[in-house]
Amino acid sequence: MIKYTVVIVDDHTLLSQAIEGMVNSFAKFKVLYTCKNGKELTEKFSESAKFIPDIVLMDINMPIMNGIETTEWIVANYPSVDVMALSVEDDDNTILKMLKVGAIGYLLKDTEKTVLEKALTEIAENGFYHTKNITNLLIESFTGKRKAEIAFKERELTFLKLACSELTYKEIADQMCLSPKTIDGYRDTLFTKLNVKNRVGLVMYAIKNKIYTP
Amino acid sequence: MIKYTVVIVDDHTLLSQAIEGMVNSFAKFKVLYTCKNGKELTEKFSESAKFIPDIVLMDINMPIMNGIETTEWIVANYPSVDVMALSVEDDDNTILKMLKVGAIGYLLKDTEKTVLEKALTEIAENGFYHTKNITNLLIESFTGKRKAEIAFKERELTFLKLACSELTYKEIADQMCLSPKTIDGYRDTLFTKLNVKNRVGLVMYAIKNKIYTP
DNA sequence: AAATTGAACAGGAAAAACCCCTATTCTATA
DNA sequence: TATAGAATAGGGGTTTTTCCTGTTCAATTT
Repeated sequence: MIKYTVVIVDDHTLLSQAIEGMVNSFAKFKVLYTCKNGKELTEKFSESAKFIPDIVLMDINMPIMNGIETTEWIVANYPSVDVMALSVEDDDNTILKMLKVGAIGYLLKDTEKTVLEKALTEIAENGFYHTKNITNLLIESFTGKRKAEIAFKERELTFLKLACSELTYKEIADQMCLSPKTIDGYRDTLFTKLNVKNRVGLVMYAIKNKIYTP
Repeated sequence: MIKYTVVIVDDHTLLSQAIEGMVNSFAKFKVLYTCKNGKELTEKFSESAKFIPDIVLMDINMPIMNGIETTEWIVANYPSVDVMALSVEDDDNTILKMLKVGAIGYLLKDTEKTVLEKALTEIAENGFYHTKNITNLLIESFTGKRKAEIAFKERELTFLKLACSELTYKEIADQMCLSPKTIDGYRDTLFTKLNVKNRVGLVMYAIKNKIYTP
């Protein structure tokens, strides 16, 4: 029996090894190798064709090269490889981002072993898998019920990160080499865009959306 | 050969099942059952003596009854059971708190399968296990290099949580039925106590120390 | 009983944050 | 070429925050 090959990318060694054991216990699948981050994976892929698997199980929050970047790279360079995101806990926007860059499925932390097997099987045989949660997210996204993803400009993002520090706006202006009045502007547009009332609102948005990590 | 029995408490089903498989693959250990939170565990323990394991592998952040409460309960009622914290990512204070309430060891996310086996073996045979990181933490804690844990009054804590919202201090005063000037006082003492300069500092402190969860 | 402590409250003033509106420049695009 | 948009910044205002100093009252200590 030919087994589908799987590569696991995750910086949590324990989880990664545990999942490896799990996948290897499935009749139709076997783990080729595991990586601690996206960079390791790109190196493996580039090294030899025998390191290209059928499916990649990808964590999102990793140091060095995260899940989103890595997925983009795989989709661009090895379109035949299916990427399934496998995340411990992430917010809706991150999930959408993963799907947008080409992840073929998304598995949440609270899935059962049997669900993982089912998901892998569906991906291998039908080419897709989504949990119900994700399907709902997508539907909301397409029907526009879900608020459109907010686009940030580079400067706005820099400002937002600095707003999470104890600097005053004047000090932030200095850091960014801009007039305090420009900072005023960034702040005000962000207030409207993010629908918050004050700086605490900005900070909370930044944290919830992983723009700033405390 | 008599195997040591292990119970896993974790709300992440996948991780929990994966670790179960891993532990079962160790010659000296076998998993009795798994729980999704502390409450489930207390129920099992109380149901029958055959559900009391040698070792509990305990996650910390769980809904309903978290790792700290649960560990306290186990230590108080079943002192012969060794609790090892097994956390994906937590801050230093949480780790110390777990050890303080009686966890016998602490395993971090980036451990290897072999390390888990070594840790379980040491706990079963010697009664303790700590990773080097934790040892350092403890040393710092005892030598007082680490800043003493800050004590909060109930009102201060309520204020701190409200300060993480978009309310103005006047609105917070209303909520707490206090004069705005009293709130001024809480804020100022917290500024000194926590060594922060402004409200963003308060928010960050509250988040880092899990007083407020975004 | 007198002294001390600390929580609640408060006035005043300066600094920072917040709000709205306008204007210039540059670039992309219809 | 006209227009639209971003990025930048100024003017001038109100509100909130921050910082300092004090008072009162009740509980605790000595």
